[in-house]
Amino acid sequence: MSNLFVEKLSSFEKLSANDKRVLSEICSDMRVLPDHTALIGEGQTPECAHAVLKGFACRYKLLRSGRRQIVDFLVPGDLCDGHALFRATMDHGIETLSTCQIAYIPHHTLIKVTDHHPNITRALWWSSLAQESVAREWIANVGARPADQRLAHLLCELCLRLAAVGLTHDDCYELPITQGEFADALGLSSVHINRMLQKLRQQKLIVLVGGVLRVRDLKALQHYCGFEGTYLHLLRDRKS
Amino acid sequence: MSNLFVEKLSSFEKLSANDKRVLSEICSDMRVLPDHTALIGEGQTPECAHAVLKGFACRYKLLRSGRRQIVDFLVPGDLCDGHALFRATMDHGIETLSTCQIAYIPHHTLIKVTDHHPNITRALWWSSLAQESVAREWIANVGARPADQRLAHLLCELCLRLAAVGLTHDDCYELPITQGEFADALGLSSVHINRMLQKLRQQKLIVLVGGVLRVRDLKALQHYCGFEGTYLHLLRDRKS
DNA sequence: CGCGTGATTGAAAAGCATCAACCCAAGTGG
DNA sequence: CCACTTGGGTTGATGCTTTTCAATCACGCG
Repeated sequence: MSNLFVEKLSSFEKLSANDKRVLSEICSDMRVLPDHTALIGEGQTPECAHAVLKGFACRYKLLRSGRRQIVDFLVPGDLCDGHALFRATMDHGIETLSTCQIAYIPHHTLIKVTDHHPNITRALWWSSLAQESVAREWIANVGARPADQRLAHLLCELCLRLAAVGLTHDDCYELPITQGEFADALGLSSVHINRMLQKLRQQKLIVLVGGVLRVRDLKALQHYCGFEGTYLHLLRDRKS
Repeated sequence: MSNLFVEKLSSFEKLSANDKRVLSEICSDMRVLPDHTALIGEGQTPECAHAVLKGFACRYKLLRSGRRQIVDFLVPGDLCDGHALFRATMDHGIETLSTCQIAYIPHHTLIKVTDHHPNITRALWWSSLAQESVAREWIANVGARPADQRLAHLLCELCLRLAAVGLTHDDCYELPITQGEFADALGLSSVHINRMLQKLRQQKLIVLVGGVLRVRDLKALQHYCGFEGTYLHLLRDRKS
């Protein structure tokens, strides 16, 4: 039986039925973690890779000042650490934001699979390039957009990423993220996040109640912040 | 004859003499470009990959507001587009900052090499993971550090990256980057960059004249901004 | 009921941007 | 050889964006 991680990888690279079966099998060790649980700490060398199957998680860095910078949100289908293949030491931590279902993929299993399944290897590589691309867009978002557009841009990104794994309905999606966490992700204070959310509501762009976000007019929201989704590389946009 | 691109890759993965020879050969098409020349534009699908052998270049994104965000500096030894392997459309542009010597590596050559040389493939993948890691640190830098530390952090990063390819002497290095370009990289105005440079000079941390930066006390500069270089993944820090 | 966490609001302060000069050195053309 | 231009660096004054501090409110939960 397939899962969102497999589905997402196969959107990157055409995978055979066998490839998919192999991928599903390496996800057999699934665990449910409560919210705000550490998955991997900064400085560790993970023994296994982790894929998010349900729930939200985040990558973050702790600064000496005490500030925490969230550098990516992880949604169902995302692989937390392609690094695991190389056994690099983590330069950031990962923790759950909501209750999560996580697949634990042992390091040696991943090695074996990539040795024998070139398509899977390509898919993993491609997905890591997509993550790099997202990281670059975050630099631009945090570095160059005013607070209201910055927040809008993040909401657009999450909408498309969740839509890609079938977790939106009419531009509505569950968003188990506090204003403080948005603040940590966008380099703003939680107070300011609050005010910018109000602004977006006033402009009739979004509705956000009880952890559910409704984008009232996705095109308008995208235009509001100059969002262009190509950087997500969700479609197979390459030639040949 | 080897070049800085080959040297840098071989610091990621143990490469045989033959691997290195192959890599050198695919760099045979070298061109010298003047400063501020476009290498690849946003939206293009490059026919070949580019490696910087001499000089400085940058990745950048143009925003609708007219602002330009530089999302990475490229120094000798850096590969501009691992993406080329997958023929993804570029979501950012690349242009030279100073006069550069660039190796043009045709797409099909790269494919052929990675098909036959697993170590080179691993080195390329590793280098792309390192770039991802740098991008994440930039998010934290732009999102969470005050202007003076932000600038100091970038200067530390460049110092280590250049040292890794032998382009520093006693923490001195050539820095052909204008204050306006620093501003575009750090999400600040050029006026403010100017004042922060003065501040770092006053604190006796740096000397910057005529495009040459001298870090007077690297440890002190690193401590000033909370710099920790592990994210650069310049040493082979993985286990096994 | 009391407690804690997150959301909300207002007022004051800080950090940084913007605007507008001005300087300086290196071209460039007459 | 000089007048002119141009790009980058420098400086001061002003104002906006965002932060910080502080207080209050709403809610779920022991």
